[in-house]
Amino acid sequence: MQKKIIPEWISVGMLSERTGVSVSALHFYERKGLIKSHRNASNHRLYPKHVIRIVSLILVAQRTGFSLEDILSELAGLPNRTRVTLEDWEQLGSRWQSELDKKITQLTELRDMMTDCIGCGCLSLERCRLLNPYDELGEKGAGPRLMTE
Amino acid sequence: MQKKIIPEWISVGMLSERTGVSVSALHFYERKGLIKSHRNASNHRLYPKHVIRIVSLILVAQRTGFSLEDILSELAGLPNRTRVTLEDWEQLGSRWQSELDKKITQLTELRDMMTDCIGCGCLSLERCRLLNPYDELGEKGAGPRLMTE
DNA sequence: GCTTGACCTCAACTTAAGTTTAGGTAGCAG
DNA sequence: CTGCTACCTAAACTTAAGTTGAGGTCAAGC
Repeated sequence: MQKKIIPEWISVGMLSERTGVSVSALHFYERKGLIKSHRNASNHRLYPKHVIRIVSLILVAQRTGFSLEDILSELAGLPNRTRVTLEDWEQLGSRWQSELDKKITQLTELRDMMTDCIGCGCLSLERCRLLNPYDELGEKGAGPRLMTE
Repeated sequence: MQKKIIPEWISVGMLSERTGVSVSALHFYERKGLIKSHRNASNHRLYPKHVIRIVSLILVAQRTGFSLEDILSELAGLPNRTRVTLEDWEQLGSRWQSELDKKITQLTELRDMMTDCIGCGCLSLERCRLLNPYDELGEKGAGPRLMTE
């Protein structure tokens, strides 16, 4: 296989092709401040090639469940917004990992509750952890309330 | 503790109180066809008390990641929309469980990839499973493309 | 010299799951 | 009778993450 050499500056079309993100979405990210470009003489966007990396990070972060706003503040917290270093990546990665861990834990709990509940038929709402997930008897808050049927 | 007796028919306010779902959301669910009510002489909604159970199911399904549209078709598939039986619940529950399983698996994979990637510093995009999650070299589809930097 | 393709901007549209607002009714308490 | 509370409807608004469309520029190829 031949090596493709990426030029230092790439067009929005190329960025789109390389990241799988549509041009309109890239424009959108730019409006949101997630990525930045220069312009050439014809007012076309030119991105430094390492923006590919930033867009990739955005995709991963989205897959782990972060909103673009979250991602923007993560990126804003980086020492150098345009060059993402290995240390940056380690930091972000471990923050995202623990986010994923949290989510996995929650979903697992929900699934286990469901296992219990399906077995016990507690759909009756009477002592059901699943249908009364958030409250102790009589406690205030969101979620279904205990009620004698 | 004294037993609260639920009347056969309950108002929207009571349904809201018992399920933790706002009145406006209950109206909305009704417009969507997820729940149904009768009206009294003053045109107020009256729900048969087991609608509490339906709303509870909706909440659980939402927590497992289903959209209201999905939920509507799940409910539509039940033999009797207003009385949810134990068998119904077992069916729904196991479908929802496998949905949760899928999600848990995906998130776990993502987290593990992240572990690998953080260790190897492959942020370079060259052989990174995380940043190139969807494609083999040269394959078409969504997601970042391999590119020699 | 005309067309084509890639790019530009701005504004309006989309979907989901509701919330908010405005204006109106019905029944009970004092 | 007045006020309060719970309820009613319809329509507009909200947020996120974009997409779509209209109208315009610019450089290259034939």
